[in-house]
Amino acid sequence: MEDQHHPHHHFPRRKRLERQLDSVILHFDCFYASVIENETPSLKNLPLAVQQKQIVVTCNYEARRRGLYKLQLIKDAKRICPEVVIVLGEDLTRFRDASKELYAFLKSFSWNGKVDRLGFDEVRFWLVSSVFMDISDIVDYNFSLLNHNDLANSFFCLSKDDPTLGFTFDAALVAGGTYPQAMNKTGKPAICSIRSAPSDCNDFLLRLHLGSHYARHVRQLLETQKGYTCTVGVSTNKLLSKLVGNLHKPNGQTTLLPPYDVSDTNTVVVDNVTSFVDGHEVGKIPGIGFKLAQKLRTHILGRPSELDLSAKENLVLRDERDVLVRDVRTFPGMGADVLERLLGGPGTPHGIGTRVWNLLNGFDDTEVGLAREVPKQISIEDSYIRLDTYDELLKELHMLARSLLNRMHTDLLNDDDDDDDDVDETPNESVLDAAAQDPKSTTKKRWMAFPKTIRLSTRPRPPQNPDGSRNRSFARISRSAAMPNFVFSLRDSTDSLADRLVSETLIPLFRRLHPEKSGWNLSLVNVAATNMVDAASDTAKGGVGRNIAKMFKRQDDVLRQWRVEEEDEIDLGEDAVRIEGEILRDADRFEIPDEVMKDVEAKPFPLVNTEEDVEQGGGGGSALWESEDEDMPDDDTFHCPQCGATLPLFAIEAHNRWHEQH
DNA sequence: GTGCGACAG
DNA sequence: ATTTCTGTCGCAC
Repeated sequence: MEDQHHPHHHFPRRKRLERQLDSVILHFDCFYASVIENETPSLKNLPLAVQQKQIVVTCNYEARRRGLYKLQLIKDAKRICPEVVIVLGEDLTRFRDASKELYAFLKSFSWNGKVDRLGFDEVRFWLVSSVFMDISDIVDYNFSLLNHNDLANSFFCLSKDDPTLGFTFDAALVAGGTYPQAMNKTGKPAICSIRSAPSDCNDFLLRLHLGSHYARHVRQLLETQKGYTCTVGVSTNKLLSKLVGNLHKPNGQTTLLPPYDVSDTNTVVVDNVTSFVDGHEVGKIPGIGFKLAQKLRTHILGRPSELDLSAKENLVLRDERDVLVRDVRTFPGMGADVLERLLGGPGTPHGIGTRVWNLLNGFDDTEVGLAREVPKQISIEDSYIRLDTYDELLKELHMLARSLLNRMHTDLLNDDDDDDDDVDETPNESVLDAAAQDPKSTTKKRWMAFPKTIRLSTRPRPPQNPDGSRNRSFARISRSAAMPNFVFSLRDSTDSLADRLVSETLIPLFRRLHPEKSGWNLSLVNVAATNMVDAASDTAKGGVGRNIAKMFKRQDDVLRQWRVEEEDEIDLGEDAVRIEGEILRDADRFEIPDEVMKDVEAKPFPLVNTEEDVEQGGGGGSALWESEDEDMPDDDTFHCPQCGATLPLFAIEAHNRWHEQH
């Protein structure tokens, strides 16, 4: 939620905090236990737990009813509920797919495109997808259509172009639940009537009503068309809509009712935003994580909270009362400055005091829809009880490399409809297996961004203590290198690319990380693609000129590297082969001078292995451990930002001409 | 640019 | 008695 920096930060200096009431924000929570239930409807009413490693990462409501919970050990879960259905959730691709589908679906209900997954990532806190939608424009438009004399017979218009598209509703009523909960005589939650609200809130309240009806409409379609149930919060900013949505779940929605501001009315001592946020434990506020909450609790209690001292069982927690937002907010002297001193410091983001103070007061000016289209980094990791043999390591690195490549494909490749371009394109030339995904369209995949760096991180198992007990350290160590260009190839199979990545890049990195040939024992391995560089953004139409400029700049860079290496006479032989390997693969696509083609050889596939390498221990056996240069020289090839092709330097001009002609 | 830690979910 | 898999940012060098 915090990760968006918006360029326009010219908020007029407000006298005091003043609520911004002109937006209507929806927050959708979709529970992925329902993804599995969708796939296998027979599971619907059974207790269902998703397992990762030794723990339950999430479970459905039936399982919760029987006492299962998140982060519970599988062993305990089975003891408490022997009939629980366990689903392996190590492979997140199904959930990512579902998340993407959900996101696309919700986006189709937005007019302004302000739809936002929490952060960039689709899957946030374990198999729950969280999406914000700013529907201020839709609400504004429909507000202007209201007949204030006959709210009960309103029509919600779903399209500015087609006034017949929409649904009828009662604008005097809110759809779904509310905070505070309205009660009728029977004691059951009742529908809140606008006529009972303070009159000066009417317009604002009406807009929230509109938002709630739109939310209900979208939820209904999501369920009937996609089969997902979700929970929705309706309010004026991300913080509030996310928090308030929690009040009716699963499969419900909640609207945070006015007054949002005490100045709205003289009859109310505290506004609903304040009373609502006040009741939350500090750590429950999105944006206040474990560490911040810990510092806040310590400050308020005057001692470390026992909640924070190693969660050492409920006995200790007996008398411990939660520290609520109210406790912090009303603490003597509390304010942004005090918080800045308390929470700030080396290594913490600037302005944290103000941000937290705002959150405590229900303010959140982060906007919806400014999420990046591509992540800054993609990483894959796995943890291990024990990973200390070279064999296993190779296997794991290969798995991680394959996953990383797959993620790069799903997250960094654009589907690009090329119906006006490439008229004489042969089907074969189309890259990747676009056909497998969408056989009908001539869809081409194109890289939206290129990670320039690859990083390998490990978490060595904490050193076995002399005194016998375990030491808790989760420190990671890492090394990085240039991302080899071949990973962007869209023709080679992921498996062979992964092989190459492991042997040519990851193993050398690992060697830098753990120079000892044995003796290491890892509890975690992570492979990351970082240092993301956007491909030219507007290649679709008329962006070619700019791209050519970029390409020449890049060509210059690469040529300079080349020259340096040439002068230094660094082991050119092998690289020359690699370059020619690329030439060979690209020769069928681009015109390449015959004199260059004539002495092309296939690149020998790098051999990776083996047990001997590790077990020979002493001075010398492993070829892998003996290579001279630490850094893998970058492939001296060029990848075209327009089509993703990898091609040799000298082919750039011809390639540009090719693009100009097509 | 590299490596690490803090932090959030 | 936990530690699961990401992603972002800022600091020191």
